[in-house]
Amino acid sequence: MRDEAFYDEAELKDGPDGGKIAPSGAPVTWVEEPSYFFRLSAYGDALLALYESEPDLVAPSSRRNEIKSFVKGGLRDLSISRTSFSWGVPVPGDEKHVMYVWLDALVNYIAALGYPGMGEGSQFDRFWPANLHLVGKDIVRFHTVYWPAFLMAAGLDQPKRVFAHGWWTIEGQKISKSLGNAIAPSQLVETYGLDQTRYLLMAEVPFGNDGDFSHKSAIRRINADLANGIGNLAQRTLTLIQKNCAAAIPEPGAFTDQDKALLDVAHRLWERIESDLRLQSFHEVLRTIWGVVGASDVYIDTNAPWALKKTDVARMGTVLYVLAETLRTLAIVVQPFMPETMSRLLNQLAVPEDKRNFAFLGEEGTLTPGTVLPPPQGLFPRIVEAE
RNA sequence: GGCAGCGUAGCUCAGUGGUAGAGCAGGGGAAUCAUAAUCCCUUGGUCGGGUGUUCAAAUCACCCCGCUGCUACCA
Repeated sequence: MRDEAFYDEAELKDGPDGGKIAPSGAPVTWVEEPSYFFRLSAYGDALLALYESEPDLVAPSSRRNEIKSFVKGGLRDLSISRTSFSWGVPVPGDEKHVMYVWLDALVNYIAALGYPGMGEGSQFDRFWPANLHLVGKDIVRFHTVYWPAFLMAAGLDQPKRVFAHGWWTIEGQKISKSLGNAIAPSQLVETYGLDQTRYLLMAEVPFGNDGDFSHKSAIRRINADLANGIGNLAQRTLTLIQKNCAAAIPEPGAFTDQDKALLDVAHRLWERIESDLRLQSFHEVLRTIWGVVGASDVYIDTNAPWALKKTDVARMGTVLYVLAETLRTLAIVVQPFMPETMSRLLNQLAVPEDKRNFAFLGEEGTLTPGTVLPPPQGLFPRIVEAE
């Protein structure tokens, strides 16, 4: 029993010695045992109706299509208990059986919350239904067919959303034992840094698709987006403040239209990323945020505060204030993606710990002129490789 | 085999009827506050191939080529 799996007779092929061979190539054994079944076959129509009424339940939509066609093809009842081993949760009233395969596993989502002993104010009350099950694409069926059917049978609410993420390839190749090309996450963290790795995984691919991780594109993104992008923007802004504003947030004068335009985009970032965030379109969220980084670079260049320090110190202060305030919103909004580095950036902007959540993204959390800032420190080192 | 989807600039992709787009890479210029980072301009595509519908197609229909996913009891 090499595979520890059930195979349908139709899947089997004839082996050389007259026996049967599983798709994996392993010889199979015929095992017979009594088992309780879940009447999955009775839930096909109800499931299809659920997918219709909750179009966002199964995501990405390519997975929803697959699941729908799977269900349309007809469902078979599901064996949910075993008698051939004893580890596991005994079936109430028939202790020879233990619950096995997916029923026991999926029920953990609610058993962990105290189900069925839930009452007023219980964990179950508080956390179920789940807002999101984030699962690998290989087990999406169990979470979008079996699990909803189980919940229907128990008369419980459905989760709000089940999102199936994809796989990574490395340098264009599948990750496999035989190729020996697996990379431990800790190795990536060591090579690129923790937040850099987080960013790469979120930005490199439309979330839900498979993605390819390559050293070349990792360096390209880290240098272009992080070191040259938000890192450099922060460094040049904070250094200018440090040297020319007595290391304190400058007092802004009247805002020009250009000032207002940038501040407005920054203060309203939330509106523009909220729906993508809720749909797990993380790469889109980052793209939108990085649009503001780009706009800030254009702003600092056209206003050239380094030139203003000789001609109009007050105006220089306003420009640097606008930039610092934009950086503040960028840091807050990027926190979920790169918490450690953004925390450092917020420290450098002297933003109080209790004013770093999304509620302070808008004008409510605006920087206070006169606040003294610590000396700036680089956020993302540029990666330079020897040829 | 069946069902679904994809194939657009060197690379990654956006664009679903109305004169081909973004980021990165490449080329030229500007600036010099900043991690030699930044800004501006720019080269580059018969939108997989073919036929058709339409005043008009990357965008719709059909065919072909190539690629991918799903096709049940492994958490």
